[in-house]
Amino acid sequence: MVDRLGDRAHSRIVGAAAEVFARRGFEGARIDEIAERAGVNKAMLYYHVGDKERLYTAVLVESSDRALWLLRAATSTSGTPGGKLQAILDTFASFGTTNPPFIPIMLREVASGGRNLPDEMLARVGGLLRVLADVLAEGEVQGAFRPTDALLTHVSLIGALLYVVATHPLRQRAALWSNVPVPDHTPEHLARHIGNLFLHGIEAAPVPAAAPARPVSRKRRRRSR
Amino acid sequence: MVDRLGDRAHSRIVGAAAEVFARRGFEGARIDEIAERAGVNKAMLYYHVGDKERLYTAVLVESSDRALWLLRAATSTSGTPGGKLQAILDTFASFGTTNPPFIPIMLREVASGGRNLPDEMLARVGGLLRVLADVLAEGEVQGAFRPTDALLTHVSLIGALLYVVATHPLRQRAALWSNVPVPDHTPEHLARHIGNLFLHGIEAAPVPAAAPARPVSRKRRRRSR
DNA sequence: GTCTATATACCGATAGAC
DNA sequence: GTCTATCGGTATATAGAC
Repeated sequence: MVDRLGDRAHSRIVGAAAEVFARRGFEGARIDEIAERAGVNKAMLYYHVGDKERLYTAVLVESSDRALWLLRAATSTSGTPGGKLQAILDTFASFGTTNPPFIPIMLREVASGGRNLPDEMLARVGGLLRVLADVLAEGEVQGAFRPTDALLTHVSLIGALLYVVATHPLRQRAALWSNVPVPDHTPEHLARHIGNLFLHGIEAAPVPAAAPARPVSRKRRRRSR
Repeated sequence: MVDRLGDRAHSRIVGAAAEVFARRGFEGARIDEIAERAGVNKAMLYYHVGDKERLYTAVLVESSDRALWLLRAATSTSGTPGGKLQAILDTFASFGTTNPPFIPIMLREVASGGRNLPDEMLARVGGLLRVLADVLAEGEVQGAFRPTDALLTHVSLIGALLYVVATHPLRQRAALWSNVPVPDHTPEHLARHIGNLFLHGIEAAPVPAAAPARPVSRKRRRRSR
């Protein structure tokens, strides 16, 4: 009972900390605000978790562990490489939307170059890298994917996804200044757009059989790389 | 002479501020550190630029104006839509590498949902959006690109690029924990990887003429959108 | 385990002499 | 335009009673 209450307080504190760290960043986050949101006294926060740095580490570890668990579950099922890749994107987009603090915290961490990333997190980052890297490697071996630099492709995918999900609020404000229409997409929609983009690219596909829709002299350029 | 000295001080202050804001974020940045890096007294910093918020706005405006100018120059040349798209990526990657503060600041801004984005910046964000949106639209009209949600494609591209460039230092640390080799890529290489990815996708191209390498029943799934 | 009160330090901003 | 000295506010962290 005592332990359970303590654990509950611990989770509430870490959860509240995630929200505040996400919105204000490490330096901008205020211990008082975190304590208030967690419904505990500031002294109790220090008693249960520790100082600001330990609190932040707890947030990072808790989030990445849950994300890693979900991603592994999403790719452990048998399926085509393309299906697994889409499953990763779906999982990531859904997780990022269901847990709003996750993506802002990751973006800030990347922005700082991961300079303050605790050693505790390095293995987890490596684990996240591996999940997608394995799918890409599997796809290459099976001939479903063409060979690419797996690390760069991985980072491009995740970057696109994080950015698309994170900029959802910003798009609405910014779109008012350009003449682009303002859509309101679900996480699944965003993940599918990116999956489609990365699987097939945006270049118009060569016309399948007959009946070309328009008489364009389709020039095939060779791409370096 | 006096004005020129004043302007030089102004530029030095804004430049120093960009570095510090990029590394520490708005809340983490210390006025004393900015002043010291700029080689001016703290009181002079306030005299020349203003308080922390004005200083931050000056950094945002200066960076985005330069980036916008370069991007417009890169796409104003006649060329294929694919070439223009690659030019945008090259320009962005090169600018982000040559001006290290730019990308971290953008990522932090996105992480905060652009909540504190001054009105002065909204038009510029819209301008940045337009540059790529126009290229995508042009490509669609010409039949070089298949139709996609231009806004989502734009954000995916920029997100991938920012992320790939920004994670360069982090990749080196994290790769030690996974078994992925640690590469050292130039900005042009990164931009080309992403351009290649977005134009063609990673799915293995259907074998051009005859001699199918394997008897795969290639199922064409319809994508929603 | 819980809470109040407070120590301690730091930071943004400015007053005011030159 | 330039600089020193300092104010006022605020944040992290803890001491100590219960």
